[in-house]
Amino acid sequence: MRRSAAKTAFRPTLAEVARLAKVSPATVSRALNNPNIVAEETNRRIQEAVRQTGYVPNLLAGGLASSRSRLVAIIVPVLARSVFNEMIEAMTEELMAARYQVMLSLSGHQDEHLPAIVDSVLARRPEGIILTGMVTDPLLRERLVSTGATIIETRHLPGEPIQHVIGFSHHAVGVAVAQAFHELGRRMPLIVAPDTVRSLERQNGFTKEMARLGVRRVSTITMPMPSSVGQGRAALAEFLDNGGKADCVMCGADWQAHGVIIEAQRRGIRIPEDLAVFGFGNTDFAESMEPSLSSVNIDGRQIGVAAAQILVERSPGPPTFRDVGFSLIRRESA
Amino acid sequence: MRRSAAKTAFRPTLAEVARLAKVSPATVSRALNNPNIVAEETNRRIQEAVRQTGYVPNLLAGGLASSRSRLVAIIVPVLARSVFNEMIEAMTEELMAARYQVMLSLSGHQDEHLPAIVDSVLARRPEGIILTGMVTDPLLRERLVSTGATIIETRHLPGEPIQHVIGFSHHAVGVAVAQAFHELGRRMPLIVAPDTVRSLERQNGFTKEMARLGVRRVSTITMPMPSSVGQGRAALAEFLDNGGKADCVMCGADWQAHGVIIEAQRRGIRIPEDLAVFGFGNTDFAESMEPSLSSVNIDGRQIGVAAAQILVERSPGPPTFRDVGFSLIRRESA
DNA sequence: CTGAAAGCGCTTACAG
DNA sequence: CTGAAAGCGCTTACAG
Repeated sequence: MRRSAAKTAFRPTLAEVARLAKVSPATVSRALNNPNIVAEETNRRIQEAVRQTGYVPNLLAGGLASSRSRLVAIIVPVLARSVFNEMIEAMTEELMAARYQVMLSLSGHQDEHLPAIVDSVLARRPEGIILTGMVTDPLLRERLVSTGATIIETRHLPGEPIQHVIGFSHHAVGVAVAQAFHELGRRMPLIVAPDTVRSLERQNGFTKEMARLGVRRVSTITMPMPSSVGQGRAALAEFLDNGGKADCVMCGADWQAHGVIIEAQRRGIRIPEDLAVFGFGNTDFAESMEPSLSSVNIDGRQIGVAAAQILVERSPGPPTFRDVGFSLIRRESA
Repeated sequence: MRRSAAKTAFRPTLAEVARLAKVSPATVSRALNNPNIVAEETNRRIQEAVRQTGYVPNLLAGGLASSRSRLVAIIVPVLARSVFNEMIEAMTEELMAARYQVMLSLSGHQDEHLPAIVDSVLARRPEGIILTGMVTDPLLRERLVSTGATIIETRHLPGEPIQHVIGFSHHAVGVAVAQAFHELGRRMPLIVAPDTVRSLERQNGFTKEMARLGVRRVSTITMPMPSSVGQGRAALAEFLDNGGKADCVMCGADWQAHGVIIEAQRRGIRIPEDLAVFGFGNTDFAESMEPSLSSVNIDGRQIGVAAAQILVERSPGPPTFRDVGFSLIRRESA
């Protein structure tokens, strides 16, 4: 029993639309969700009633009744300088077209909000959950799978997938960059990178490949998230001021690479003659810099679109495990 | 009547928690939402039952029953290179602490998805809607207010607010930058800016103030959204190649300013001696550039926190209209 | 401090 | 193609 507390705003319900259109609520529901099973003339009357009342369906009620929330959650660490934006925007467009809504949740630079985020996300009963980080806590993993939501891990290739995967190998990225530097004749490599799991995978790939090619010594400067231009400058400055020597540097992000180049230029170090530089992410400014920045490109749109497809099609069968790869974009800096 | 279609995932309900804890569903609801009105020992039993079952409340049902969705929608054009990220992150943190969830919606570079977005947002019955763009269509405005949700327009000072406003005057920004250039003795101003309503307000302020100071001629290069480094380069190149002359340039975004500086440097134009440059947004790379970039700083965190407060407090009374101002950050470029 | 019961606004299996 | 009715999983006014 409830009292209709001072109704601030009049919100027409489906029942009122039905009354106006002189049909049952059930028929209005059908007309809205599946118009082709409703008679032409009935559809018309209902459309008119919707227009007149300004009716907006209540998806809290709809989702509860149908067990279809039409909601997809995307969990990313942060927005600023995020490498995920392209994927998010592509996925959002695809899902909007299929009448889904995406709910973006921020888990924090170190995923520090993840447990709280997962609970608040699950409370909305999303049909899909897109993960951009690694979920290692077994309790959280279990909570996620028990949901019944479609889980998609993106932008890496986990050893033990939760369910679907659309990503690429960070290890392979490191290998490819090492090879590129080696072909340029570089033998004194430096790594400037954040202390994230994925960056470490790239570093491992890089270091192992360098070793295989006969270069046993790799210098590394690790920086805390978030990566920034200033951080790249600081990293190179610290390295050089301590007597470090390098003829090539793999950065964990284009931002850092940008900073490395600025700092090098200030010191009269020529790019790429004295120092070859590779970024990561192929951020839009990479091609506009002077010198332009070589970087690793990930097709975020492709990942976003593929993820959306999995969600919309809801096809049964075994989970997807898809490596979308990456490409080295060679420009002036390496 | 419904058949429980092949239940893929077991989702415990509040009723099952109640059974386990040997209390009524009503009491579980109270323990979860308002624990201090429930007996200590009862709370304990319920907590234990929640733990055992892995219960996660269904906010679709909760929101429907209580007419409190605990949802706040933020509508932004796009994510990439967005000047809103700081505000979004601050607001998200504040709202999370108050048990709200934010749902981020993308309206597109030209707000082209806005009508569709508004409907899908309203369907979730958010308690608040944060607008970052202008809503001029009277029908959309009406739809928004009729909702009963708290509406907050941010980052500008509209002449006819929908409801609450937390922003600053773009016109005043233009005036301030004009004054800064004028004090530096610059008399041949150039504007490189996107074709957005807000950028136009800054341009108007700039142009009027310049005229007041005796400088009647202002060159303008207008670029389509989104702003980028490459765009800034292209704009300056086009201007100079067509014989344009300028000794200072106000840019619509730090990205563009960055590009302007790169292009100028490539042509041997000294910054700031030959060309003073002002950006907008005080993006994090501004201080790390060489030369460092002067820019206009907006305190996004402050806007985000203030908006969250309005939503959480839900205090009645007249709507807020708050000018948070801005500040010119003077660095090497101007 | 707690319970029984009505109701939130939809959807859908069933029966025509 | 359409309607009557049950049910989705909660909350809350009412009554103790």
